[in-house]
Amino acid sequence: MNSEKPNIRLIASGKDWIEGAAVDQLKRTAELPGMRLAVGFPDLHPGKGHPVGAAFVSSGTIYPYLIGNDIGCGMGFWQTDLLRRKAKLDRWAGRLSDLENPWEGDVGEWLQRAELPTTHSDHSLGTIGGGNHFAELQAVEKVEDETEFAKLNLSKEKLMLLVHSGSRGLGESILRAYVDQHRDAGVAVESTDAKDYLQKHDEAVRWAKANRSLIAHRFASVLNAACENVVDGSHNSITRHELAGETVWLHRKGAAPAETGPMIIPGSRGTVSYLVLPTGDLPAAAWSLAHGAGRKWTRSESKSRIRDRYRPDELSQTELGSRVICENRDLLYEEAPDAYKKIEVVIKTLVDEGLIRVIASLRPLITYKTRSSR
DNA sequence: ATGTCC
Repeated sequence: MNSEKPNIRLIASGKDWIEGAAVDQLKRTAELPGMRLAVGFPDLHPGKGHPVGAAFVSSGTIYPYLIGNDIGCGMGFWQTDLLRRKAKLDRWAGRLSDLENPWEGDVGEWLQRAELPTTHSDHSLGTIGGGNHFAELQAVEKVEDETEFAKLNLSKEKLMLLVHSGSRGLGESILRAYVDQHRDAGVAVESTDAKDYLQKHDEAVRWAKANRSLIAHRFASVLNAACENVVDGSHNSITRHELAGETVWLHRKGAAPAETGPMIIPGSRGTVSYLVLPTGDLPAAAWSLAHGAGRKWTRSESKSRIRDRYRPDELSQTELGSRVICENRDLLYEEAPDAYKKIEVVIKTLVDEGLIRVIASLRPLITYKTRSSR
């Protein structure tokens, strides 16, 4: 197999705050058998054994545990037909609900349209989930590249919809079945277990995309709006690539795809997000980008630090004036903007490294997380 | 992250 030393690249500047523990995880993961390249992005932070905000390229072996349970998790971005000047934010915020609960429409038909089979997770299709997942109505804050903006048929007058969600219980069950057999170890790509995992993985990736699409549809229909998809990409997946004539396996753990055109890099819920155009040497950065601001504090740290600093009602209205619908108090603390690093710094590092050009920034108006208190 | 987990 591979006896060469793996390449490790940490894409960060002095202004990016990166924990030593995350860098240690990056290095240790890079030492796994068959690893060719490990890339850490400016949003790198510690995860469960392996870091988040990183991409790993292997040959001969795949490591499903690196991807985690939320296979296919990612960002979808839609343009609605709602006009910014006609926004009724208070009324809309009052009306939005239920996106964490099962959809009452025809899931079977929606699955069929995405050419997906029925599974035990049908009832979760179209639901946001917990943690850092959200659906957010946005306005265009600033267009930096008019040409690319126009190429995507985007209008500054229209409101946008950004959805962060994944494969819910489906990905979880796929990882669990793998881990029961192999724990955190990899498997040879030619093995039956690898083929079986990859087939289910690919389905979970498509399911997660259909999930984001249904969430956008549900959100828009509450506002009597239509929406059109602009961008969709997963930051948790394994994909096959060619590197110097060899087949390699790219593991993304919180790393956005760079090889499929424009991508969204979200901020935290109180900040702008960015629509960017990848411009770099793709293989050298493992065909990937940062996937967001990256956590600064763990969930439990955030809870204790932020609880003393803010009242819940101060967190449901952000510095940019946007509304955050999150009636679960713990989650509101865990996901407060202060718990995350500064997205501007992450974006600047990617720009300075020649990896992206900013097309536009997007201002949050209403962020929906959950109406339920637990 | 997860119809989570005591």
